[in-house]
Amino acid sequence: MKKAKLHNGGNIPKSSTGSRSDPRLSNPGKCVGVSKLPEISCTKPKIPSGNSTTASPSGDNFFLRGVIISIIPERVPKARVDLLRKRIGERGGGIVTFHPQGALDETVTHYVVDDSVDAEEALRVFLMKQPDLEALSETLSNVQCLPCKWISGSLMSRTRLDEGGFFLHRQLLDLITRKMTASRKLDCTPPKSAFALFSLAVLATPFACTPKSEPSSMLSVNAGTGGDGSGIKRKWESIAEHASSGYEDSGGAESSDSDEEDSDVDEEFLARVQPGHMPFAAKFVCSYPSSSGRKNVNGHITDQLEKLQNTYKSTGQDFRAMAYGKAIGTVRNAPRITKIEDIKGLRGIGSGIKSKIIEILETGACEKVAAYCMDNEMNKAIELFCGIHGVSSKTALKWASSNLRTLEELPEKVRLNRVQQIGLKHYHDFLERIPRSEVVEIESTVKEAALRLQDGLELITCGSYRRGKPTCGDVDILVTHPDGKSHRNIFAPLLDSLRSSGFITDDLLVADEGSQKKFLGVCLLPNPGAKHRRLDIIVVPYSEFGCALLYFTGSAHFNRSMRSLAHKANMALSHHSLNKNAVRVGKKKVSDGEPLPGMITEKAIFDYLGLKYLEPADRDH
DNA sequence: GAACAGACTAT
DNA sequence: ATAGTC
DNA sequence: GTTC
Ligand SMILES: O=c1ccn([C@H]2C[C@H](O)[C@@H](COP(=O)(O)OP(=O)(O)OP(=O)(O)O)O2)c(=O)[nH]1
Ligand SMILES: [Mg+2]
Repeated sequence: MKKAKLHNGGNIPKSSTGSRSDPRLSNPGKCVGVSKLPEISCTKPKIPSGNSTTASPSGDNFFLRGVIISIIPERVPKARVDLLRKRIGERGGGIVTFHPQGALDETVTHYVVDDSVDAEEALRVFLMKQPDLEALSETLSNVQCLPCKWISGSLMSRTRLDEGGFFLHRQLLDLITRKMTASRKLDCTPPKSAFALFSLAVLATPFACTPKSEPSSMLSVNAGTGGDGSGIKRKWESIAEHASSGYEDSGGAESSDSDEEDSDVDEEFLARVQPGHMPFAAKFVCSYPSSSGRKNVNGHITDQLEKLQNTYKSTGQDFRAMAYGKAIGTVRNAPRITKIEDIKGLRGIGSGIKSKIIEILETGACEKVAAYCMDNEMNKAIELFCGIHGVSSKTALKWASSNLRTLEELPEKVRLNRVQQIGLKHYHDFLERIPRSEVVEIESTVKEAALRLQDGLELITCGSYRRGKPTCGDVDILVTHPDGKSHRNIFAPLLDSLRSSGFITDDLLVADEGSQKKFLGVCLLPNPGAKHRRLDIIVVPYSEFGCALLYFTGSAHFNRSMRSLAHKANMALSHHSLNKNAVRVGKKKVSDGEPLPGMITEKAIFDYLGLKYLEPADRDH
């Protein structure tokens, strides 16, 4: 099942970690800073000449004369916004509050966004105000969209810095033209603005304020419906639902450099600290059984945090979403939180989430949730599209940004790849979870076909089924053979057999090569009213059985935790093997190390890592 | 400021 | 290289 | 967003 995919790319939140006690994101008032600087806050000097780069001579105390700035508050700490407002006013600039909903204010000459905001993210915000790409490009071509460091630098140097020295604006314009070109292809609408051609010509070189691969977002702000609704199970959801305490890093104990290249140091070390625990294992959730059964006494808090987590996930801010997942896990397992001191010492809760919890404690809700996770068209469309197998945050956002809103219009208006076509075809079936009894039927069907082909094959249904969940998102079947070789020639024949019986209806992915074979696809039981179900089959050599079983049983969060732990111990754990002496420089692997022999059971792997064995049901983190 | 799991396919 | 999935 |  898909669910919590984590594509690469780090989300770089940069600033914003401040101690802001939650910004009042949307102020109904038109002018910002009313309380502090009434005299300037509503000034709107006439626009000088759009985006001219006329820098005032230094020494001019009012070098921002004629400039009307709108600060997009998302991710800029409130304290910083307040300070900027004040300083801008002092230098003769005007300020207009940024309203997520209303139309773009025509008088604004400069939009300022947090330094960590990239072009894609900025576009998303502007699209909420002006959904029409062409109109937007028209408007934006007459203003500047700049990172925060432009205004801070200007204030610092008492000079209006040359806007041309910042790439964000050009990147934004370029992004818009690319999108217009793309949607024109779809609509067969002819190009319009000459500006589009121009900006193509000035494509900027990525730099400084350039996207870091994850467009972190700042969808907008708007008080109002704290929407959530949606009965559909989002794919990006539940990335770490049951985390016990965050699986991260070790505390003090750092081994790192020092040699110990020698083969046996590892074993000796482990043997010494054995039976049991690496000195740093304490901070990894894979050291503890998952909290099955215990009830969450902080539901009022985790509910709010989950909304933020889901929104971050759906907008591609995976690391931020993951951080929320860890925080949610610790809050869920903590005793009832009623006061600020109760938060102290909880792992995964830093200043940002702490302030939100405090707000929930005091007011019963969190403004950021209402503002950010709002139930608007855009968010609903993104959520809808993310429900398609083969579609995730990037694609969903792209489609929603080009004003697509329903499943029906997709086939005609965008180019769906093969997988997405299948995903769309079974959209509703795939959203349903599978009762265990039906998993058993599917398992039996596959098992019978397999055993007809080869005696002695072992089939184990893994995933959430093996962890004992009452319903499953899909069926994950591992196939191996204890003789170490009879697994080899059964993969394709097995699939052929299941296809010809009509059981397998679609292939999503067939991976033939490599020691492990993998099938991701769709099956259908020959029962009246049966639904199409996602079926994953892997065929593995017996030598990799332990690692493969461990992997395929999960949970995903548990796996990540255990792999982190292995990594910390200079090992590397994958679905193939547990390697020792794995060497990495940063996150780049220099040497895979050597696979450890004998890791043919899950127990052996737990042991080698110094972990207490956990039953599958206790790995449901 | 780097890391946050690790491996795989499709495009 | 990016997007998506397990 | 959090940790080291
Ligand atoms: O990002 C991932 C996703 C999955 N897995 C492993 C663990 C997981 O248990 C197994 C099967 O994946 P699936 O997506 O089916 O998860 P599940 O645990 O079976 O849950 P669901 O009930 O949604 O199928 O593959 C990972 O290691 N990383
Ligand atoms: Mg599954």
